[in-house]
Amino acid sequence: MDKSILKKVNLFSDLNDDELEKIYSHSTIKKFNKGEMIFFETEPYNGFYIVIEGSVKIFKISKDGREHVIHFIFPTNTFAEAPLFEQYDKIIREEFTYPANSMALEDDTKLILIRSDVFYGILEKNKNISLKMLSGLSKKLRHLNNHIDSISQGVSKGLAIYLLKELEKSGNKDKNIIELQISKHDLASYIGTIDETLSRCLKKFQENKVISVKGKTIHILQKSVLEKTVKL
Amino acid sequence: MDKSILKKVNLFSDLNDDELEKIYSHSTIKKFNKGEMIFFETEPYNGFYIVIEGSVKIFKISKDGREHVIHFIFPTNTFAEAPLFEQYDKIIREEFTYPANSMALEDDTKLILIRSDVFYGILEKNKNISLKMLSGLSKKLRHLNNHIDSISQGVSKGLAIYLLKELEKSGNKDKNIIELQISKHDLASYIGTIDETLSRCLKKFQENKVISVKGKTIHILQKSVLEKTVKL
DNA sequence: CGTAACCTTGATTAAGATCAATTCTCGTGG
DNA sequence: CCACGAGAATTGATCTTAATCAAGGTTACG
Repeated sequence: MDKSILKKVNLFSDLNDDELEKIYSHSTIKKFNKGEMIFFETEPYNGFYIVIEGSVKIFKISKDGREHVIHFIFPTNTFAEAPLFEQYDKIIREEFTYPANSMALEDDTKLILIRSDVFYGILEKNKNISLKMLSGLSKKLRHLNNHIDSISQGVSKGLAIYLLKELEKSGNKDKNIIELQISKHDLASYIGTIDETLSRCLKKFQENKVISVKGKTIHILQKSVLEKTVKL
Repeated sequence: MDKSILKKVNLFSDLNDDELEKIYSHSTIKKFNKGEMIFFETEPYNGFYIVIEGSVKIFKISKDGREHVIHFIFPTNTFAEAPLFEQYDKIIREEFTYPANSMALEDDTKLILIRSDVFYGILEKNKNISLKMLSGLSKKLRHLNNHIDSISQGVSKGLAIYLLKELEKSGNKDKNIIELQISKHDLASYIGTIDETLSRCLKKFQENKVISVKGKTIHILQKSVLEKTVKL
């Protein structure tokens, strides 16, 4: 793996080459194929991950096997870093578990595992990493706030919110085209519904000429209607 | 107000008397009556709050006026601290908004407002405040993860989860009695439903002798049934 | 007491989940 | 290059849950 990827990780942007080297030499690269579990929420916590290539979903599973996706994670972003700061002593003794499940969404998904003890070592000498961590956690909190809000307001609304946010993120804002980064199944789970209902909802939007869907490519034909849907 | 309350705030537990004094002298005590808004999510962010007395709810409002409670906050806990770490420059210029709305739930709710600039001053000299902050945010993240999971699984389940968690928190674990800290309206909103549905759900549990409800007092008669409900 | 806020109840409606088939898509091997 | 098959996506019919609408009851407190 190219070591320089570490420099692109926002968390580590203030570190010098020695420190990066230290992280690099103490961490493990892990590869996963599509559908492979990275960790279960029942499993002892031993560190957090950085996505290098591919993508990952973080989700909960209810006892009946239904899954609820909480986050999607893409390259240079971290996940499962929050537990580091709860119950230090338990973490060290590996008596703490991961807060949710995670699965690779693509073949050849590459991750770096940063073990807790390695990270604590780095943190001690670089107090301002904690500021970056705070910033990262804050963003996740804000995201979850919004997510809670959106899933509790119906499928159409949740879908409209998702589409508009994706459009926002994609460079093609003018072209009004978005390319889904995830499967429709995962999208359904993310907006709090099931495959069939998502399918029907997409169909409804298409019938009203709001969007047009071809595989993972979605044209936004009437952004204004989506915006109106969001505002109910 | 008794200054010593600041010592009970976990965030400040490492500070010396000078620093506490500094915070105290630079912060504002605010009082609210039940139902009064503390801030709106449209409002410029100028600092975070500590609950001294009373209680507070954090919630989102959809355009049709429906509210969704995200958190309840009780004495010695902080709220709205996450934005401090997003976009420092914007915060300073007060170009950032609060992430949600907040309202006092009781008469004579007393809060301390810690202004952003005051806090940045303290933070600079006390790097390990940031570790406490991280710990606080991590807990909130974990809480939201669980909350998302529970609200997307039906009212009975959400209610069962809430009741069990309250039982866990209350000292009376053996007596199997819980005293609701919040109104039924807020509880309904918190578990993602409306008053009528919550009422019916409570009734259903009572008919099955799982609980008995008298005002805000709830006896848990068959904890095992609640646990089974959670596991579906 | 009286009134307002809070809570409960019943009847109805709407949204979405479930179940059961198909159809579509795409990678693989013949 | 085509045929096959598995996984993904769609469709229809039905069922369940919870939201809505509209009254009533209760409770707390001045």
